[in-house]
Amino acid sequence: MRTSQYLVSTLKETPANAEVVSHQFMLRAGLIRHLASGLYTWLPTGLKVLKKVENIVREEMERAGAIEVLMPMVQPADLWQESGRWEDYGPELLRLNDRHQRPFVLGPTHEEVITKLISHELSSYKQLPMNVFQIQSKFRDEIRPRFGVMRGREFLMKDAYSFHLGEECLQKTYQVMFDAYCRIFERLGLDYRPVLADTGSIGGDASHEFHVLAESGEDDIVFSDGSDFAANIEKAEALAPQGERPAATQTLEKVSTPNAKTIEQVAESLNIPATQTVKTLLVQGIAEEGQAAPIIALVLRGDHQLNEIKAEKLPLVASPLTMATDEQVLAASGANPGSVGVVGIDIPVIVDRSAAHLADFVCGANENDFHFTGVNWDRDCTNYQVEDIRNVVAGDPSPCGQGKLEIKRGIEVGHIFQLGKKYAEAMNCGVLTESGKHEVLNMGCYGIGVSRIVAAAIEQNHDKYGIKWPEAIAPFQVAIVPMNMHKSARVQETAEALYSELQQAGVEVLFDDRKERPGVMFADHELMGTPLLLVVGERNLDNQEVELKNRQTGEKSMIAIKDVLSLFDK
RNA sequence: CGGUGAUUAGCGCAGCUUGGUAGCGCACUUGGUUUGGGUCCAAGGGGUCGUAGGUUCAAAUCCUACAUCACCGACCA
Repeated sequence: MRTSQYLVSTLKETPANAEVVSHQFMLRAGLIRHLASGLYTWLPTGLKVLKKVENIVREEMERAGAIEVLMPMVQPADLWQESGRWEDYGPELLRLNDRHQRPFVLGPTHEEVITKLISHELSSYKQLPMNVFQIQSKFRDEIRPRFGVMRGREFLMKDAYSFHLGEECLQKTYQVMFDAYCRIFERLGLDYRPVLADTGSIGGDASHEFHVLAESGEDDIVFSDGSDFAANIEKAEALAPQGERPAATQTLEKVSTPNAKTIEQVAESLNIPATQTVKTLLVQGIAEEGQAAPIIALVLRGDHQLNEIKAEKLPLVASPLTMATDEQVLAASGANPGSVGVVGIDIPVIVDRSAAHLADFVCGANENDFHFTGVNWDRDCTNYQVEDIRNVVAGDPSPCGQGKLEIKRGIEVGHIFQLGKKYAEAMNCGVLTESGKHEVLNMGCYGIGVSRIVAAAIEQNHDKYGIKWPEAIAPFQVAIVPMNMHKSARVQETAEALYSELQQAGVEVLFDDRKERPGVMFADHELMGTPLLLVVGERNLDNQEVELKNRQTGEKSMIAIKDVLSLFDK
């Protein structure tokens, strides 16, 4: 490719509303352009990268025995009514009508379509197991698109679905997919971790996420330093503190705490650590038929954070988790938020394991501007239930029993689920077994965010000058950068000869034949992250050499022109 | 959806307080100059100042509404 016949589209300045480096460099290097919130055009260079990622994913899926299909992005609403997700999926599902006012959705995922398809196409156990995948645009009407293609509304995803008789078979394919995912992320050249995950709205039993480690990641990943345990913080169990709860030594005392609403303020005004306080969060419970939702108290140690996923799985607590309104707090406790506590409150109380292990602690007095000190469980609050409802923090013991936990940020680029029979049952998808009985199939589903990987790769591979692509996904393998070609026939001839030689050898080469100054060219290629630069200049031609620059390492070396091709021997 | 902020040329911004015929840098075009790390000089092209309404002799500037975009919180590949 010659730059003169190509769209380079680099930007000197960083667009104002790009926050993370990957978004900034994707705009500056001319990979994408913004169209509307969460919607991007892929420019030629960006598309090359996207296709490379896509192909690696495709190759490894096929190697793992999955077969490719392509399903429509627009799907009839009745499929979604059949699975129950027309109601469950919420406003992220973009719904639209056709000219006959028939309702459709823009597919955010394809469990319904594939399950319908398989229920028609498969009729015998002999055809199982089957694993099909597609690489296709998805649309999710995200509440808040951000970070460029990292969280776009329309994005490219690889989604695979496997079908099985029995759980054992599903688990086997699940493991095959797990291994295939590891190979994919290794081939992409990314620093990644598989972690235990919550199954979320897709539902099902077992689940792993694959995260690319990066500071800008939106997820907290916890690791044990004493084993290979790794989990999304949503899923990581916080163990109960060791040993017996200390005995009560203080008496219950009401103290005035004017203007102390937050845990920090309370701890400071009473001169105690936050670990000696508890906070009482009031949330909506599950409403009985025709009645208002009851209010539930969730109690955490002052320094801990509520884990909403854990909380909304409790049978008493409404899902999605909804905080009580200020009026409900006042009605249920007799105080405003900031002064609510566990002593004498007449609603169900659910206490985190760590909070339940405290003695002589501080909590709100259910009276504005007052707190209790010297509070003790069973003596001052008798009716409560203990659960794990907090986020783990760094230093907590690992739930695997070995080591302590540390926390890092990750970008979720893959997610695999064992779905079980949820969709197969709803869509009546089954086959005849060996004994001639109809049996509903077990399903697995396996996603990879193809476009998100492009952004994640940049988050992990860049410097202040631009992108440093891993070789496997670089838009070009090498760029030829001639120095003042228009002034030197020798430079021009050499560059042209190199270009056609590399092209004929099938090397992906970008020939910078623009009449630009050297600095402009260097800056552009560093921004675009081409792994290798061949600098053709008058000064080395007497020796029949060109300069070779490596973008990853920054190394420069001389190479004989006749040896250039051997760089690309596979 | 709640909170915050923004919207002036392709990009980055100034101008608004105190109303008076829209500016800077980069990019673009032309000519010259320079040439191994974003040269320099000159001349040019490009803007219904987000939209609609209002106040006023006069609105980018003041007022009202709406729209769009981004950031912080809940969703997910």
